[in-house]
Amino acid sequence: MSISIGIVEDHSDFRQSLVYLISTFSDYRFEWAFPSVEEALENYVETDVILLDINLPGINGIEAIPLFKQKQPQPKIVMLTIFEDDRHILEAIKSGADGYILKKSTPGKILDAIEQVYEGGAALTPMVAKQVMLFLQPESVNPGTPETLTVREKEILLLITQGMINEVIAGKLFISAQTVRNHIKNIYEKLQVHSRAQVVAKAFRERLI
Amino acid sequence: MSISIGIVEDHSDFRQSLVYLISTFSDYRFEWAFPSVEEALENYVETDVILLDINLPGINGIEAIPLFKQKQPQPKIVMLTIFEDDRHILEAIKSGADGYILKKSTPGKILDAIEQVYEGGAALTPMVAKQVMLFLQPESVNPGTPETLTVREKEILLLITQGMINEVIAGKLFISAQTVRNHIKNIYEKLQVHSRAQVVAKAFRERLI
DNA sequence: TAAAAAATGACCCGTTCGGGCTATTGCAAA
DNA sequence: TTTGCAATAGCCCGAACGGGTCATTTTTTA
Repeated sequence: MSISIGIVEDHSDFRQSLVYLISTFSDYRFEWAFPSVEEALENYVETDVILLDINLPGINGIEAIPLFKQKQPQPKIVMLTIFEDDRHILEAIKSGADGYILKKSTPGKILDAIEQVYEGGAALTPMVAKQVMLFLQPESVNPGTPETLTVREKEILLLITQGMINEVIAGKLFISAQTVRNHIKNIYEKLQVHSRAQVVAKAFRERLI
Repeated sequence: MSISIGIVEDHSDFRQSLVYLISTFSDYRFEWAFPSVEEALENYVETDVILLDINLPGINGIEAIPLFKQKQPQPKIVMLTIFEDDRHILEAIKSGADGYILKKSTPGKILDAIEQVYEGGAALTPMVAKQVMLFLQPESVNPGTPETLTVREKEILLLITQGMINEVIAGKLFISAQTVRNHIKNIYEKLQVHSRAQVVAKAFRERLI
């Protein structure tokens, strides 16, 4: 059983290349190709995979994702793009794209991507995958030594994770707000952070509290 | 210039296969291989890439990531695993892994992965990439949030728990810092808090993130 | 006992945040 | 079709925080 494919790509040269590429192998079946989303939706035939350019005149590729998805329950969508651009990646993924590959990819990579999304996986170029992963990572996956906090510092850390402001902490501990600030500065230095939000997150993640 | 490689893998057969695979090609340079994280850290030599099994006796692969990162500024780390398991993927990525591939991958795929992470990209198997992307897709960001945060609000909440200041969040999301502030105000109202520290603590405690 | 670490306190200055407003756009539900 | 929510963006103001520097006292440890 071959994988049926639809294409939306406004550059006719590249569109023709894709059609040629797909038609060459019996594993794939070329169904249709249009230069715009509008024409594709009008003359739509269901396919297993849609190759979708991002920069298109009229409706762009990202806006098109939900439109195709409502025509057909689960078409697999592979975005084609020239740039590995941060914003488009996230928008496309959030809109439900299954793949994101560069136009300059080798023919082999493009066919790999089609197969991967058809089998239920995702297809990302390594640099795109990196950016997606960076988005999931905390700001600094820090290679710093885990310094040991003093008793007083832990005490103050606990009160910070309870959402108290310095003056309240000072009141609880019968010390001045300035001293609380000094302890907090030391905590920041040891944990290599620069804000309360960061210190609270770190406290939870590393079970310091 | 060849890519130097270290390996932590407890199954000696697979470990030997990897060593053999790497030694075969002049593009790669085998440096060391150990059956446990402990031994690897003791006899550590800097390498460009570390192949790290997830299921290891003693310290496991995910716990090992920060340990290796503090030995050496930026080693590229590729996780090896038998299962494409949801929880481990996210843990590994959040800990700073650069790749996540299956042991049953072909030798060619494994070498590809090494090269991709060495060049600054990420290496994910299609199914793993899919799960990472599903995590980014709004529907699955948080199935059980008791408070009804909108998709955008959850997205911003996540970035706050990563310690980012408003301007950075704005940059990540391609909106103005003012809009970020507005969303945060709404989050505060819904969660009934009055500071970042409180919202981060609540997010962790109630597993909103 | 001398040195080091911890706890306490203060000042200045600039940045960031939080609360209170208003406003426009787009989409979806009623 | 109107109503309402979500997302976008701006303004003002004061509170809170973060960084830098300095100083004194107590406790711990070498």
